[in-house]
Amino acid sequence: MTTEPAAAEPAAAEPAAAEAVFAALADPTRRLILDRLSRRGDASATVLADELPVTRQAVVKHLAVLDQAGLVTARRDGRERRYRVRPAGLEATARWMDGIAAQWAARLSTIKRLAERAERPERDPA
Amino acid sequence: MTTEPAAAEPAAAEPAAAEAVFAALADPTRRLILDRLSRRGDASATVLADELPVTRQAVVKHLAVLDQAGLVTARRDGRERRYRVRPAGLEATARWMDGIAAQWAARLSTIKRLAERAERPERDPA
DNA sequence: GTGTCGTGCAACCCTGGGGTTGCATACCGC
DNA sequence: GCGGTATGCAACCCCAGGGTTGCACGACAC
Repeated sequence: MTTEPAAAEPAAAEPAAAEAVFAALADPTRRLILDRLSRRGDASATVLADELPVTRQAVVKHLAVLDQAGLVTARRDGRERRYRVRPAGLEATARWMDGIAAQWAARLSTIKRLAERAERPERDPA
Repeated sequence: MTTEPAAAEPAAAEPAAAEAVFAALADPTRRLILDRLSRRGDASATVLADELPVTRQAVVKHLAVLDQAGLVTARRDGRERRYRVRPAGLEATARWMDGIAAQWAARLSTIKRLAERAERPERDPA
């Protein structure tokens, strides 16, 4: 999932962020973590691990991924490290997706129109 | 990625669709395919494979995933099978993401408010 | 100071899925 | 009918990453 092949000219201007967000959100455990985090507002890896079916270490790894994706932030508090959700990352990606969707739709309708036009043989009733 | 743990009560009403869409979009090759597809409007696995750095078989598998996620549709045409993008799936997920983001933001601000209030010591006005 | 609790490595296991090759089958043009 | 081409299916390889255990270190309470 880290081996972007060929990299194709970014016609759709795919922001690196979106990539990370998708990868992050693709994992069910990570979505669980986000859910827990958002309803607590604030939590350490240890606390989260308590109420999740995985080890603290696993949670830590997931939090790292989420952090990379800009979906959470961490801050030290004494000997604890507390994480919280950062909705901005999600919003940005959602908007990007909407944009892409629109773009696709537009392209498709153009192509469809062209296809329809081309379909009528030259001898069609104007 | 197929082992949804514990399944947690769907407080955020996570639609099965979103799950699939994230998983689909998380793969770079799949995003490439979508891009190619959308600018052609229409293509068979064989054609796509020609202009991508992978085998036809690989492309086929990816198309299957995209189909599952509702991001493309296929239709037979003679001995060919032509795929095309379905922007609706993306749009739906984008909207869902926006909703979730808003929800998170709301929760967070509530929590923050409560925290601030609680922070002032017991000598608060009854 | 000492025990406890939370964090931060690092090594390691194991499954899933992205990718491949090989072959059988179905359709088209001639 | 026959060759060429597109699809479909199945077996197989390989590695990224999700998960674990074990341990060392830092911070707090007493």
